[in-house]
Amino acid sequence: MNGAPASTTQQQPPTIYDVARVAGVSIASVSRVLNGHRNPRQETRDRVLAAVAELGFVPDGAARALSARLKEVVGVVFRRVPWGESHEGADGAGAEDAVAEEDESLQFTDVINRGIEVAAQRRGYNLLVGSVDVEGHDAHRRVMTMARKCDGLILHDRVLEPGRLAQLSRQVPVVTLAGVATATTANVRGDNESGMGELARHLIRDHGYLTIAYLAGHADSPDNLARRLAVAEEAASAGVMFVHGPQWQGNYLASGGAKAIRNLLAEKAWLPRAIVCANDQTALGVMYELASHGIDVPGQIAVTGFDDIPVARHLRPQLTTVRQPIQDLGATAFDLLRSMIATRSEQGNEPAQREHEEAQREHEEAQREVVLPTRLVRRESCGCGAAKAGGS
Amino acid sequence: MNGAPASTTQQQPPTIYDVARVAGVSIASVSRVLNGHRNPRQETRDRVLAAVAELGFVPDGAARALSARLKEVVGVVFRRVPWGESHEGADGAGAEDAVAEEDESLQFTDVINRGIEVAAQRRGYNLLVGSVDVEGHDAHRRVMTMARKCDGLILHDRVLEPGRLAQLSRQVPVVTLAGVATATTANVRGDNESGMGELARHLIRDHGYLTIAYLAGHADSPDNLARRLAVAEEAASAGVMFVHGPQWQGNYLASGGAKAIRNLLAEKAWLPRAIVCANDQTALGVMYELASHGIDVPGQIAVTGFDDIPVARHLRPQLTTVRQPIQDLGATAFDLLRSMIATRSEQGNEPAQREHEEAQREHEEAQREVVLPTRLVRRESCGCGAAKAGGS
DNA sequence: CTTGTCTCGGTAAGCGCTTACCCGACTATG
DNA sequence: CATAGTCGGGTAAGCGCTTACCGAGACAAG
Repeated sequence: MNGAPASTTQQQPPTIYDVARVAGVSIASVSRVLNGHRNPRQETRDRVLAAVAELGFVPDGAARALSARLKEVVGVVFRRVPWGESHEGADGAGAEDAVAEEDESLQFTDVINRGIEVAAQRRGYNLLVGSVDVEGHDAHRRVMTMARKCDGLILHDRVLEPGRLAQLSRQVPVVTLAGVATATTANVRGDNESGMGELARHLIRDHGYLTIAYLAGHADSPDNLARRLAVAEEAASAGVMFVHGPQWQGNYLASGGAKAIRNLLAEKAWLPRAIVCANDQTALGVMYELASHGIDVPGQIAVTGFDDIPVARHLRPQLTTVRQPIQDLGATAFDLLRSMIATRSEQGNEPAQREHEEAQREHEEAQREVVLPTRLVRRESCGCGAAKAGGS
Repeated sequence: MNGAPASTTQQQPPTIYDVARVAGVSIASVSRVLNGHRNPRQETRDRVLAAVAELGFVPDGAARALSARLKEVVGVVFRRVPWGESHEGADGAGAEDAVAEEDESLQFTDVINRGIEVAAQRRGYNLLVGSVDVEGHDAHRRVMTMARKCDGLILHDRVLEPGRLAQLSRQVPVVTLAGVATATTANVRGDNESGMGELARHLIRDHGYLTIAYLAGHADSPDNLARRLAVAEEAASAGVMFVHGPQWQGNYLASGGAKAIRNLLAEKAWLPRAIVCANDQTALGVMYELASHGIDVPGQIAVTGFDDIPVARHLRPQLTTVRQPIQDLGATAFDLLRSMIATRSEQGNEPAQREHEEAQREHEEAQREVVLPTRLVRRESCGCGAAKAGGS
């Protein structure tokens, strides 16, 4: 059937030896020209470069990594909700439910990863991405394997339990996202306190809402705790009723938000004037569920999110939320990780001669906890007028 | 400042030599136990495993790759729209425009990548992701570098020009997405003809629309051509007016769709009853622009998309589109690539003994062009009644 | 002319694994 | 009892790079 199956035959990529032979020099010279070391003579340089161009030589990553002890790859690991069924062939006809489909939990994570990737490219690094599923029984092994293919790791929220994290971070540089810095790991996060505080004040002062609920994310997430606290404090200081508790427990996913509301509605519970969600995903589920029960947002109940993921502005009503510089979060995490990697590799050198103490210091001082600013984005779901919605 | 800067000190991960020493065996035995070769004695096995556990040994990826000639990493490259400003510090206040922000071009690509990653994990592979920006002047070099860190490459639409692709694919297995198979590359895509045909027939027969425009994607994209043709043929055979031309040229992004409509509207051009967009992104921009001019969708103009990305159902009105099994597209691409990688590595062996011709055949026969089924998803934007929109 | 210094190539020793090959110990066979 | 065959462990040769080290030539100074 195939025209020429033989044509699929691959030829081995050229090695540095091939280049050396063609250029008539030793492999050391090739390496030196390519890496700009030791200032080779112009003629040598020309011959090597010509040979490289002729053969289309690009050095093998593994060999380079092994020899130079630098892979120029950073790993990023996130938590994934299981998939499976649809891939196994069944066409899951029930998947039409808007909140059952959690594909969009992609959003936040993926935008961060994009930020990491862009920053990495600037430094000639590549990104190795991996996910662990929620069960995560073998998460540790999987992360370890990835670690040995990288120079350092960036871990999204709740990928590893603290003990495992500590163990891992003893062997390889680790930066966490939306976690907390430890003795051996750095962390990058958005400014939950300030952003959520601003949002809460807006709801209380500008809209005059007297009852506010917080629909939580994962209970053990530092982000969740900080956001909840910020709302609680603003409510308390303004004498506004703060609603929370086990019924208001979500999971950062649209389905979690929808489910909480559905349960509340099912038992005919009283609902507050405003629902502050732990993140945009949750708000999305909440708005969907409220809409399908005919409850008007923001007329009857105001809803807000956190993150400002791209879909937020395409919802009806457009979602009021707190913007995090999502892509910057990723880029910052990479920059931090890279400085840790650099420190680590210097560490081996400079055996006794402690002269560069200053430069050394500079590296060590790389902050272990970086907090990026956030800000309120007022759109419609909080009750702000349709300022620019321009419907006819 | 730092409590204990010294504690950041990393210890080198253990090597196979450390394991061998602790277990009191040779490194060969360690390797054999770990890789299950040559059936080591039970006692040996136990000692090695104990040492591995004690030290927390995980083999170094680079060394393993170099020696085994298998990296267990596949690369995936996609095209990225530039970012830049916001990361450089400026807070780009004008970014509120819903269609200017192209973050969501993430969606389709990222879902595919997710599919690749999941499939890869099953085989113990990891994903190396990289992007090239639209200018793509050094795209070739970047892709080459990635290629040498991987066993094979999956390329999204329009990453490399055909000549470069051919050159690359001679050295490393390559699978393209939404492209066309060549002598040295395989390709995976959705069934554009069937899905778009079904959609067009729905608009024509079920809704009775008499004028239909096709808002195109990139002119040189095979997907775009196939989709356009499908619509054109259905229109022709039904005697329906098919509108197209340079004014109906988009770019697969929301901004492209919005801009086309804006221009059309600006010059007070006549608009058809239905606009079939090359993909969901484009439809999103079109709907946004129509809405801001007070044109009712689907009342005055019906709009449809292609892909069924997650946001599609959160739009108002919900977007009628053609569903591609996006995640499966990625998973299939990986499976295909892996079979190519396997073939390639077998190639070196079996020098003369051509006995296994059948098995060989089986591999060679791995399809070079895989087409996954698509299907119409009727929602609201085509004019179908709000069947399950369940307002109170 | 000798000697010291500097430049720039080549030689070879790894980097941490996998695996071909070898060898001793044991078992089955004549 | 001698011999072939099997089993399992050790030794060492790479995999394709980087780089420490050496040595040859050019040049300046003594």
